Amino acid sequence: MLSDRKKKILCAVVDGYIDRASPISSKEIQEEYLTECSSATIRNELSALESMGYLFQPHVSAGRIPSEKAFRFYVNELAYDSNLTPAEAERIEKHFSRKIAGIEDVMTEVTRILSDITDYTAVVVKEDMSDTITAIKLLDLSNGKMLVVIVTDSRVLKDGMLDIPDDFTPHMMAQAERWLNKLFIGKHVSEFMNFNYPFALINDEFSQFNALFKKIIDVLKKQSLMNGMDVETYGESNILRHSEYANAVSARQFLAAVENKDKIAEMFTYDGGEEGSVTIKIGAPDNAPEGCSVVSTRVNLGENVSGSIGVIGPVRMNYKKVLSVLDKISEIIIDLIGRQGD
Amino acid sequence: MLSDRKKKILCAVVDGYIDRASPISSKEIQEEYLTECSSATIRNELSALESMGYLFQPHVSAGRIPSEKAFRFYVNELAYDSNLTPAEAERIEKHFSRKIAGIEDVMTEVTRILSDITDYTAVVVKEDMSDTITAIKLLDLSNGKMLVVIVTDSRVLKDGMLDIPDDFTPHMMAQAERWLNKLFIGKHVSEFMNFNYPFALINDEFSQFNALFKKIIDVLKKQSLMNGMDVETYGESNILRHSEYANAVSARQFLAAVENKDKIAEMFTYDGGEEGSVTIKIGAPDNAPEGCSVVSTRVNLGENVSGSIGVIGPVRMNYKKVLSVLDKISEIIIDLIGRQGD
DNA sequence: TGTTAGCAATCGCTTAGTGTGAGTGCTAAC
DNA sequence: GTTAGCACTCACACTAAGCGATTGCTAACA
Repeated sequence: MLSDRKKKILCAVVDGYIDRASPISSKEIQEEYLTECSSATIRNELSALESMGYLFQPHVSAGRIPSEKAFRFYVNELAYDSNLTPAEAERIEKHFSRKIAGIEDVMTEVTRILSDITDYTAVVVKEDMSDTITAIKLLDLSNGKMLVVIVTDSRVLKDGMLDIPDDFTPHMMAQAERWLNKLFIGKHVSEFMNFNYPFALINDEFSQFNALFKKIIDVLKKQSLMNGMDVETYGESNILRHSEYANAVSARQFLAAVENKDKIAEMFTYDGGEEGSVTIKIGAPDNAPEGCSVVSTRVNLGENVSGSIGVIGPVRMNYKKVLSVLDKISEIIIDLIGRQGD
Repeated sequence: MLSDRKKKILCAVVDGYIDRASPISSKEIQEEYLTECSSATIRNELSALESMGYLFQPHVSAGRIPSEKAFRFYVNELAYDSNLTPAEAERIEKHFSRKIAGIEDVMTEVTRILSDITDYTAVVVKEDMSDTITAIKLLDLSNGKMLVVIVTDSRVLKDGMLDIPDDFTPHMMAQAERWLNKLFIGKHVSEFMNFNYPFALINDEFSQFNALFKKIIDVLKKQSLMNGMDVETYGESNILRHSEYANAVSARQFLAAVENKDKIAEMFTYDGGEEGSVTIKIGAPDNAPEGCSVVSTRVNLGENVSGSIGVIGPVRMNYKKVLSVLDKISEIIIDLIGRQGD
């Protein structure tokens, strides 16, 4: 357990380092954070904190840089205290007052404002929790094609098209529809994936269009596959604003990693947190690029749709600001989603 | 008009500069491209080319760097001559032999292989040329909601959902559907945008559900709006591989520009070229980021769907390779689209 | 007239050397 | 436990020198 003074000094180092991106000296700490004791005292404390693994020196005549352990300590100590300027708060509000046209739009707008205000790369992940199938509709498009529509309790999945065989009557189509509904209503969309054509289930009357039935199942499978998580990112270029990633090699590493949406989804969703819970992962979490931190919060994006919003950036991230912005945006999203029900 | 030797020397400078990214000296040219005359002669020619605006020197004791004018000349002289290695050709073919699941998939796969093989940022733009409306369907989802489906001659537009008012009978819905079809069949999807509720058209019988009708039109408007151009990019991080953009400022400028999909679409589509035509724009075309070139070719992505595929990268781009890769990929796309009709 | 060898001149780049200043750790006194 | 004082370290900025690459020019030559 650290003494109060050690805590204070440690947080001062982290704060200063986040602010100035350069090693923090005993003198700086004394002048800005701890005028009541001398720099020599602080040097003693710094030395102790270094041997505890919280700090390190790039070279002997430099100040201290916080380790990842120090950052973890820092964010745990961080009392929540919004430090948004009124101008920033207003900018965020204004951004959302313009248009609210469905969840997709909200997602996009969140990434825009989040990355613009924080200067990090913003991420929004949308997850459909429990889409149970309410109905499957086959719709004759009267041009030789049929539309397969899956209706779920939360929304309609995208359509899929199929050619209708010539010898197919409306009556047969209605029967196919009944069969599909019998098989799948009440089940989760993911069950298409495990469905293995139990043709024994289908009575002889239908054997003639087994092939078509199989095609329909294929369409359904594809639909439910495409129905994975939705990931949107924005502000990738912001990484180059931060000195840690101002060189080509690490910037490329970062950008290439962020291009992989599956990885991003993994980084931003693993944590069984409930709505409003904030997760801070420091230092290459879940095979994220080297030296990265991820700050995310879970939000409710509508009935049965949950999501994560957050940023990914260097470990030397302005956590206070990011937390304040996320808090503000979450608040607005809750308001927007609530209002959408009207 | 340039003499043959001047042409040869100019192309040698451009070739060498593309290869080595450093100023090209008279000696290099003599040794690699023009052994039949002395470096002094080449120096005289270089001096002439410089005063003609094709070349410049970063400083007096350096070789020559081609200007954008030189690059334009170079690509015009470029005789098409595929210089793909067999290994590269095979890699491209293999990439597409795996899965072909619709145009979206093709688009994504094209960006992947194109950026991987060229080391530039790949772009695919899909444009729906003339989607005329074949039918509009209203589908009762039997949960108090209806699905509005627009069927066009090339495909089905995404669905839109609406609540059905309580006092709405199936009969009324069928009549609404008939009205919609009467109004819009044969027209282009964009016409929803200009449609201004000419309620005079609708006879008294329908006045009772004007509100719903208006809602449906709103859904249709939104659909056709969303039906703009589809832009996919990949390999943004590749820009950092090239020395021109290895510094944070210009890399960020580039990345921020590429994030703007509308701008990208503009860069890759303006040019009334027909299928197979290749466009090379050198040096910040259409407010692209400074010092950029865009190479694109138009492809047919199915009936009434055309598109552009290409790359965006530094002016010092390996045009020969890019052209070869684009040619190869176009060939494969033609094959894939053709086969899809089966 | 076009080509070429020779040569002085230019100038970026690398290397080495030097000085400065920031910051520490240690010691000894309080 | 705290602090002033001081020697020590070392990154960084600056300067100077030398090297090497490359050119333009001149004069000779085909």
